[in-house]
Amino acid sequence: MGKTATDDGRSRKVGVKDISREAGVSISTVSHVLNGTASISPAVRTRVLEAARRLGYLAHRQAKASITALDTILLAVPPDTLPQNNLNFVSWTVLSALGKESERRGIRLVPFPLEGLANSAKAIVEAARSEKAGGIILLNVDRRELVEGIAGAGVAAVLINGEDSSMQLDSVTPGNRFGARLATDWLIRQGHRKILHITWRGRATIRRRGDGFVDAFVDNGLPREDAQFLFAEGYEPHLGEKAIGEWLVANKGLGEITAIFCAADNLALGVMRGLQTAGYKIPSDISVMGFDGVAPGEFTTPSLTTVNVPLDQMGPAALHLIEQRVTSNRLDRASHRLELGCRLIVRASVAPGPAGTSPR
Amino acid sequence: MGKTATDDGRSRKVGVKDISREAGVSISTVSHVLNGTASISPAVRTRVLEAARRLGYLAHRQAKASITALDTILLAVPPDTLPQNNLNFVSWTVLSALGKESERRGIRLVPFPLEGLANSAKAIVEAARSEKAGGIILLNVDRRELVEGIAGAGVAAVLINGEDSSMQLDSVTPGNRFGARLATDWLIRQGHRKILHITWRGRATIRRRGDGFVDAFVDNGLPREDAQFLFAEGYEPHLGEKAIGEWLVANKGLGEITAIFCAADNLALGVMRGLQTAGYKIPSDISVMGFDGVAPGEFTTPSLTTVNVPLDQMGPAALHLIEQRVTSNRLDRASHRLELGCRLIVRASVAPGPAGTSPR
DNA sequence: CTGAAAGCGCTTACAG
DNA sequence: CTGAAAGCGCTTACAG
Repeated sequence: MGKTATDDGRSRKVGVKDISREAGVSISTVSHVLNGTASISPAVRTRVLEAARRLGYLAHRQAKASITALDTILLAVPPDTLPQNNLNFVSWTVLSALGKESERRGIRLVPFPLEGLANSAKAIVEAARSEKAGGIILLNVDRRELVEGIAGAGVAAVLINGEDSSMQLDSVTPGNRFGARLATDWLIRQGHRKILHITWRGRATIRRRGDGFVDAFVDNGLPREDAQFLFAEGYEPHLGEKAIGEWLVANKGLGEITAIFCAADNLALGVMRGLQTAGYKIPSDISVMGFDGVAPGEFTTPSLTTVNVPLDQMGPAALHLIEQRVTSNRLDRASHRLELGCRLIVRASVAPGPAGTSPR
Repeated sequence: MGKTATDDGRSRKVGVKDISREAGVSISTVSHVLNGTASISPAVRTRVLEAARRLGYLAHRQAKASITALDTILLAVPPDTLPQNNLNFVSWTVLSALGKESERRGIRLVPFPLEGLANSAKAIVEAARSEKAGGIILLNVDRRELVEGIAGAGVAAVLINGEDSSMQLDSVTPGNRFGARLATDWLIRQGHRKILHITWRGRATIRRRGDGFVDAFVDNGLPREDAQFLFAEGYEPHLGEKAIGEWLVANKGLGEITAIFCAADNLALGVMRGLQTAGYKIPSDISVMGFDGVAPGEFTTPSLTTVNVPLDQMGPAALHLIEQRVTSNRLDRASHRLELGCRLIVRASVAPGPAGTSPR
């Protein structure tokens, strides 16, 4: 973006000259269009803007304007989020996209591993100062003392995958509630009426998925009791496998349940294995829906129908929020809580349910 | 911002030259700091960035980078939102700040009044095209057909004060749920245990305030039944007055309620009048809390304790989202649902309740 | 790590 | 409404 690859593999900056060539007008016309300094015919205007966008000039200009003030960002991550823990595909995807974008923009990312509950806000703020970081990104943590401490220090900070109910810090999360509703709504439209939601006792961001699960039942006028919950001990695959295994025993089979909505793909991976081990066929005996849209779900048998979270956009969005805050000269800038939209990915693990038609 | 007032009242652009003077360094050093093209001593770096921010150079640069592509925006508003309807202080505040910011940036805002349910998405998109608008802002509307229709047309559009559960359009809302929780939590901390939430059957954004009201009870370990709801017929002051009047009659007085949390300041205005007409003293007999932080609440007797929504930042945030979308050359850019943080404004309408201490 | 000076890119009167 | 040309602001080798 903002650069154009040349034959020799190197890239050079895109400028008004390139746009003028591409759009077939003079460079002054390009400038006029970009700045609104003269009235330009709509046709020309459109052509110029199209060219500018296509060549990445607009995005480049935008990025360049913001990053000037930012050269280092402290990245606070809980220990179980680090890359060596290869079970956590979600964090891995988020981190790798964040790293790539930072590199592209020449921002130095300094990782700061959080060790359990020991690290105080003070330690994080201290680290940011000593690294001369202009901002802090916190991944997968939103403990209240931490958030309050950091907010009190007045550094620009953003939570990724966390929320600050005191509305002091900026945050980026998936659209958890709407996403879960989307998934559940789709199961309902496929004819499922009794659905089990397998989740775990995680942070508020995960509870939002449960809220959305219930929302879909309510919005479709279905009885709330048919939206059942099962809590696994965590989100790792083996815990999902364990949870469904125990549930099948306690319940003497699937009962009336015809679909399972897992609060994370990771969990779904284990749940599918558990179901298959117990002799159930997916999706003919039971449908399974995931949440996250992480790579492995594509390669299971059957492949996992899920809600895709734009994980690769979360880091860049967080960078943008920090930039905005650092650049702004408003002291009263309200905190920004950003939810990124999710999309349903229909693959093979969901089949039509017993109720043929949509209840709507 | 981005300009500096001179003695004769005019303003001129702020440039690196001004920053270099302000920071006491050469212009090339300023450039190096802004672009990270040389390693600069932390002291100098900080001084330069401080000066750049103070003079508004950073904000200016940022704004300038984005607006180039945008010269006209269509503003779709329901008829009851228009300025002549002076009861709707919230919309008035949002619109006036949006107008001011658009003017400052040289963006032409074309109002498009929605007439009841008659206007289709097609009509709006059509109007945007004929006005050559680069984006659409929809205020206080989020009907599904409208949202889907506009999303389908592929124009950049943002909802202000609305949500798109299908996660296709961008939106800006107050942090309704967290804000209501903040308000209720504060009432609880003041010693109130039985609280009445007066609201109306509005859109989802308003229901979120009810959610937050309940959240506060749950988080504080208080019985859910003590979080009572009363629905007025709308948000106008006289409907609040009517609702509380009827409730007092039906209930033969206040009963155990010691505080009332109104889902809007506008409603609170009428509720206060109703309570006072019925002979109750605020806050000694009953505490009243509002939501919105709109001007009139400051001038009531007693003045209204409320949750301040950054109404003046909603329009600018919406513009920013449109710019981002127009500028971006990603086709798969996820929808952005943005919630702006709110702050509690403690004034005179809330007194300590019967339970002295905080339950936590 | 900082600055004087050359140079490049974008903007801006101005002509048509 | 568009473009050729002058000019301004910012960047960038380079010296110390």
